[in-house]
Amino acid sequence: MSALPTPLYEKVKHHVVARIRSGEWGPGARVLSEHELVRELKVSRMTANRAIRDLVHAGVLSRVAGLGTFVADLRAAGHSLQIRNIAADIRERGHEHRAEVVSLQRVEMSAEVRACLGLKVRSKYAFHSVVVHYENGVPLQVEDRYVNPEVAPDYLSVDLVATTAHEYLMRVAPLERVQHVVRAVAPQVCVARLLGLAADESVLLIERTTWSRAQPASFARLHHAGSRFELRGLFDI
Amino acid sequence: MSALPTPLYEKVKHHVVARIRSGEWGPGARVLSEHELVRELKVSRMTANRAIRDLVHAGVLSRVAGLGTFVADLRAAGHSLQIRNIAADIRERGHEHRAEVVSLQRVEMSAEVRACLGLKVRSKYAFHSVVVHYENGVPLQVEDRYVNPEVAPDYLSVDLVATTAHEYLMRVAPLERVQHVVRAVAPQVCVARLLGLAADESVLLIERTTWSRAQPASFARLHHAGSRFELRGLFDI
DNA sequence: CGAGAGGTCCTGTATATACAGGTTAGATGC
DNA sequence: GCATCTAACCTGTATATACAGGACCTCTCG
Repeated sequence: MSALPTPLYEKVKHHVVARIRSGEWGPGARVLSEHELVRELKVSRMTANRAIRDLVHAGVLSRVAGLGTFVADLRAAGHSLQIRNIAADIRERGHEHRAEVVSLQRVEMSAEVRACLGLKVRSKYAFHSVVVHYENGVPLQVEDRYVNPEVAPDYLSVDLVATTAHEYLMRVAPLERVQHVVRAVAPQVCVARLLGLAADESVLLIERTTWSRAQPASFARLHHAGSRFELRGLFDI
Repeated sequence: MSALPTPLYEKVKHHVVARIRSGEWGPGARVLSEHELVRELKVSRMTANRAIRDLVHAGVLSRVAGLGTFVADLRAAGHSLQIRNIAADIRERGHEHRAEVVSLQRVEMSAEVRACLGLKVRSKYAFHSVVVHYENGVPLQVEDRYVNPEVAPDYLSVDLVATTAHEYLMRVAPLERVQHVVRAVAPQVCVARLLGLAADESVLLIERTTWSRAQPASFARLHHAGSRFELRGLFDI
């Protein structure tokens, strides 16, 4: 006949989630087995399996083979935040994004840079760029980046105003792995000047390391004015 | 015969990911269709479908019905960080966790609190607690929390040293939704004192709002010493 | 009385099959 | 030449079926 507005497995998920939301099943409680869902909701076992597998992936349930399916202990589960591309973020807000290149050069590979970029990098030098990103003319991020020349040998000739460094690196080298560390720090003097920070303003620092072709590709320190930047995350069961 | 060490769909995923990692398929490139995977790897279409669906969920691929499957544009994709339970985190590091209750009382529902907790809350008062969490005796987090009395009427009698407020709330009210906002701020005077902050030290502030039974349950400001706390995230294709 | 065997229920995986509906390109008709 | 219709291919969903292996309970045998 006509198409179903929502898939069956979504209805199964909804049915299970509703009984968790109602408080009928608290954390650790055993929920219906696949066979019980099959009987109760008149669906095939594969459909029930997919619904439950989705909820396990979402962190709502947890399973033990041979034992059963249980409401996950959300106390222990982490809730995720998203770190996104700053240029895309700004444009999605309908604002103007502009980048200004402060510096782009070849530098000696110091011990500190080598430690950040990964000890496996053999090269004697690295590429270093400092770019300031503006939202409607207001500085929002100072991007201080070291790039492994083995991964991006042409980095010095990239127009970092037209393309963000991250976009360029993604294009020339397949991204395998990204690590982020987020901290609140007091601003360095040069960063405070570039961001136009008030006297006691804090900086949200994101350190991002990327890997490509089994070696470190780039290490970036992204400094954000504390009063103008935030990370958001929503977990909705 | 004997059990397969790794599931078939994992091998299919690996096969696709390997060709992306090698650079053969860059962002936006079209990857093999399910039928092509079926022919190439001699698996059933359902198995190929599951492998691809997993990779879509992981953000590696994206699909358009009727068109095909494509390598996701990781530039646009956000990479997630995890916000976890501080007490569990500390204990997992093998360190001692201790909590100290600074204040626990009923307060008037001010306009500001009502705005934070959600305008739908009808109650004329709210519960307010301030708890300091210590890792091996060093203050790590100041937890400043407002609780909706309709969700947790017994909050004033909870032993916040034995149980964290978040754990208690999860137990008495099924968690439906959690929102996080992360910012870097200059410390308030009282927070600086409780955390024992250095003069120019910054604070990583996590604001967490939780919902239960279709209404806001709790609003918490989690203040962390910038020099002692960080959020980490790893994205591994 | 205790240990081991077997049965039952559970999850996990894999397959063949089927139909609905989106997208595109090429064939067909005006 | 242009618009339209159709066939081919794609994803998305749903089902029935099958077997492997883990966990647990019970029954039986020594």
